[in-house]
Amino acid sequence: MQNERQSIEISLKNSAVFSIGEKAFLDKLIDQSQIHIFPKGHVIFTHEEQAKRFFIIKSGWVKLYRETLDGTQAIIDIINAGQMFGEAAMFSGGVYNCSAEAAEEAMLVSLPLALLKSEIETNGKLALALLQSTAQKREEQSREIEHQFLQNASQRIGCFILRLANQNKPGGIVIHLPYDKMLVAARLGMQPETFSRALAKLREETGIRVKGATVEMDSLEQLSNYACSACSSGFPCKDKATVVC
Amino acid sequence: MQNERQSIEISLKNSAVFSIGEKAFLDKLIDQSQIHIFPKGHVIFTHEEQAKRFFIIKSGWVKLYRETLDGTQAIIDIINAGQMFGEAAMFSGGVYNCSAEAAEEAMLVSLPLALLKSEIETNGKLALALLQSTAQKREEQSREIEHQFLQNASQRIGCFILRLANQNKPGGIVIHLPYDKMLVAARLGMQPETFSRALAKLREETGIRVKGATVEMDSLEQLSNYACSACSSGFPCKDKATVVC
DNA sequence: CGAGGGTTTGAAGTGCATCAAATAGTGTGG
DNA sequence: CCACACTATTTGATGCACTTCAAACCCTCG
Repeated sequence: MQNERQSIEISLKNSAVFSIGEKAFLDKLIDQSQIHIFPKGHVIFTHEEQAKRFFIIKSGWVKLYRETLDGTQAIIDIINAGQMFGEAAMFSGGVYNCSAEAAEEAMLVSLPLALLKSEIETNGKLALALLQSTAQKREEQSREIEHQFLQNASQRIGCFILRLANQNKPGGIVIHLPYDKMLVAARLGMQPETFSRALAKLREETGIRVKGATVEMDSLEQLSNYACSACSSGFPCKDKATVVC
Repeated sequence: MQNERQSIEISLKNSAVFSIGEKAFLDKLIDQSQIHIFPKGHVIFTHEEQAKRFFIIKSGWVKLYRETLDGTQAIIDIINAGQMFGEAAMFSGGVYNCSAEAAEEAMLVSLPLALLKSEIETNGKLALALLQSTAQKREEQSREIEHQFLQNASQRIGCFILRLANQNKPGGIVIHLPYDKMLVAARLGMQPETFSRALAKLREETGIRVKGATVEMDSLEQLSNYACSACSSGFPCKDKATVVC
């Protein structure tokens, strides 16, 4: 399957960690890779399950979460193309430390954890890339915490929409929410009811237009003025996120 | 100064990342190390400042924080002996990504960032140790977020005290808060007033005795029953924290 | 002793959660 | 193609935890 190999190679090149990989290394990865296609709702792995492989997303969205004692889900992250997950099992005794589920139909590439671990020890470039990507994830997580504290519900939604937007377009901007409003609400740490009300308030305050999963506005500025004023990193925080030292 | 070299070596061996280091490597580190003693309140470095060195704590407490636009501080972490900080500047364009201040008189060892970076590329063991330690920090951060959501103010204080306690002693237990109550409050994401009231409630509910910065109790159990019931990882969560995948 | 923080207590307000119910969408089988 | 079932979303009403503002108290250190 020459096509499949190429497609996997492209996926790896698109991911932060393997983009710097040399041809020989990538070939080795591809030999041991697998492609998976999961429908919406499919559970990819569960918390505490023995971990043999980690994943890179080709397309679609994946929800990372944990179940609390009373059965409710705590959303850890919702990630998409280019992102890697499950690799942290390497550092937690070989078991996954959260559950993963396809939030929308998802195409994934999986690789053996053992391969990654052995490569790190001998490949300094890879280790640095992995550290770099981990540092960045911590930046993002750190920003999330800050937002959780400093922004109210409406501002968090505004911030979320801003980060979905392609900042290059100057004129009217159209954004589609990538998944259920319920899931967005969970992602932002609020109840669906609060989300609904907060979105209505955001609409009033900033003049954005919401219809179903579609959000329209004339410029990002009206939104960033409202949402980013409470944030320590200013607009756009996507690029400026700070990390725990 | 043979004594000073030894003392630095001990500090490095006590830190998570360098504990596995070989003699030759440690010697190289020690040659380029410096010792600092900072009084309470001293600013060690500030956000966005050019970063040349990173630090390891020998003794005392260090507060990591960021300033928001309106001048209030967002506490990122408060760390003590054995912990490393400032090294993340390596991955954020060579500037520190938060400010650091001595929360109590602190003794620190500092090392050049460049040395760490160059070592990682050639020393696979070190890279793995660093990844491991980063993964663990993310675990802790992840737990903090969960606590923030699931526990109320009193439970968070209880959990904080539990983690200060040495679990080995069976009988009566005495704990000293390591720094200002105001700072503890900030650390736990609440106002000083809320902290005061929540601590009073905790006292009533669990029978712990608080006098100034001293906390006494007969057993940890009464506290863990109250504080850890809301937590997904049970007691003691210190060891069982889960990490973002 | 007295000034200045740290800490506690009181009173009122705010934002979000929760419970409840109505409404809008979406997909299914007849 | 429609009616039904089921879920997502919205809206209303109420409660609670924490915040905020204000003032008193208490340490401790010059």
